[in-house]
Amino acid sequence: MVSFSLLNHREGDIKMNQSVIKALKLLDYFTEDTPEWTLKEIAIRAELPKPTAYRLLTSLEYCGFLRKIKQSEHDSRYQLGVKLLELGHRVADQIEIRKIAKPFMEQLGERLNEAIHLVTVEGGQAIYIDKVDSHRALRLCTKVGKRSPLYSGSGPKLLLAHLQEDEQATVLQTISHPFIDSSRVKAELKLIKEQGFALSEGEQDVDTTGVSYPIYDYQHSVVAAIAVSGLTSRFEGDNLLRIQEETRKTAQQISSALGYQIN
Amino acid sequence: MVSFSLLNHREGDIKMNQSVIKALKLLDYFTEDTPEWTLKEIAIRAELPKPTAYRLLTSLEYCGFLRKIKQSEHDSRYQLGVKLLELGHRVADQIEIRKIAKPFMEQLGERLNEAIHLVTVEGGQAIYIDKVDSHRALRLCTKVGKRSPLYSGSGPKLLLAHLQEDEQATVLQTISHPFIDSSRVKAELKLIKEQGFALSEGEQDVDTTGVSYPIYDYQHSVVAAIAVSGLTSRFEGDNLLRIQEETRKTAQQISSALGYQIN
DNA sequence: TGCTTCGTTTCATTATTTAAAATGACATTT
DNA sequence: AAATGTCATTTTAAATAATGAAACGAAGCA
Repeated sequence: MVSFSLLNHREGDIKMNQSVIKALKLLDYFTEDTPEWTLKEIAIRAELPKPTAYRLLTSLEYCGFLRKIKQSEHDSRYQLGVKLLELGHRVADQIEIRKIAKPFMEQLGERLNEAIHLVTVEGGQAIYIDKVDSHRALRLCTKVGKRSPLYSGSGPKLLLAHLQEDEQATVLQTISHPFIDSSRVKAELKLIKEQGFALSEGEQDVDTTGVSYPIYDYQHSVVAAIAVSGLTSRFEGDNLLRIQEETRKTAQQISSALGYQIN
Repeated sequence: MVSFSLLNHREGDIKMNQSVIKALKLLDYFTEDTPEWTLKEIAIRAELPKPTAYRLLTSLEYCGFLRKIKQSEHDSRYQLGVKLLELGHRVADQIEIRKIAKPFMEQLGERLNEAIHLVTVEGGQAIYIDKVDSHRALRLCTKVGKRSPLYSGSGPKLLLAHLQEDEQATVLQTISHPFIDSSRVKAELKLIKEQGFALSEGEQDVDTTGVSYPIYDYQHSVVAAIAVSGLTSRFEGDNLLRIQEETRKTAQQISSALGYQIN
């Protein structure tokens, strides 16, 4: 079992500040179902003495993490504050999917010993933004930064399948390749979305096969694809099933690291 | 009704937990320009002893508010953590007007191809609670969650103009800016109320102009402002008239969706 | 009026934070 | 190869700041 956010710290650790932890944990009580709490409710729920809870809540409010709605002298409610909007947005802007995905890609690369790629969309094209090479003698050495049309290769196709319909249509219109039938492409994209992964055989390179799974962000949008590729002969039978399962898990782990939550 | 409550707490207050405040303030150092900090940098910047900063950072990391990237034994960097994404999203979900306004904002954004913002009042300040970016190369990228004084920018000014008289007076008293003449501000606020919209040129950013219209709820209270902003050169002549007309309509649509009815 | 329920404050006690100094691991310089 | 410097981390006794039982005051209820 691979846990992808290994916590280094135990709660009782001396090297932490207990007050900070107590305060931050209070924020978790403010959920979609229970967005409002009174001092008394929080104190009971968190098993803290009322004055302690009071001071923690007041501190959180002072910093904008909570909002206090005082309706009368002895009826105050707390809600999450707008400071969290600001910070949440900052995180979203700062997330560099490459950095987050890299360790997981390396792990997957060691396990499968095949080339692992991270692919995104920009300007109607697929772009390989990172890779981990396999250690095999005969190996695929794709260049990071390579651009590719969205209809060719497992990663690009997967991304195309998850584009908004209008964007997808725009891309499909640009396919001028004589051998490609756009109605068949559409059918395949539909299948890719349904089965949750994309397969390509000999599309990017002769004799190589690729398998891709989607990476989701906290908004449940597909932001990238993780692709495993190598010699077609190594992508058959039980081996293929194993590659698929490992890749699916890795994509899931990276998604979680990006804040994706299944609810 | 636009809620209005001035902050009740001073920093030195006994009724707060200093450790919590110190920790939360550290998060503010992680901006777009400086998204990464080492322990040493944070300790210097926050003027805290290294071990103290260390424990605060470790506690924040333990709760997912920070992410530690340990590259080697003596090279660790901290970034904002995905927990903030989760909490930010929870706050966003709790602001109902966002959900209602979003589709209309997107529609307006497509029509005008300029940045659209949704602005409200809290704690005597304007807060940008949502945005739709334009697709132009040169575009305004304002941050959601940003606070701004109520006398600067079309959205804030419009909200200020529609505050209750006593609240408006309180805000105007806090204006200590040497170049701002409060009697002229009052005159402008009166005009804004009369003409039904607010204009700002170069107030939030040099070279940008903003146009704002009020959003009313079922009680006929102004609950938010919708603001369109972009390069001043694009806000002139017939173009400005078109922007005003489209924005006015959108504000009207959102108001209707909130239950506002003209009798 | 008396009783209860809140949020808030008080204050003596004590547990937790504090920060100087030391440590160990690595990198760079001599 | 030894010495120096730099960093994150751990240790320590000292000091401060958090603690929580109790009390307070304001509001609602009976």
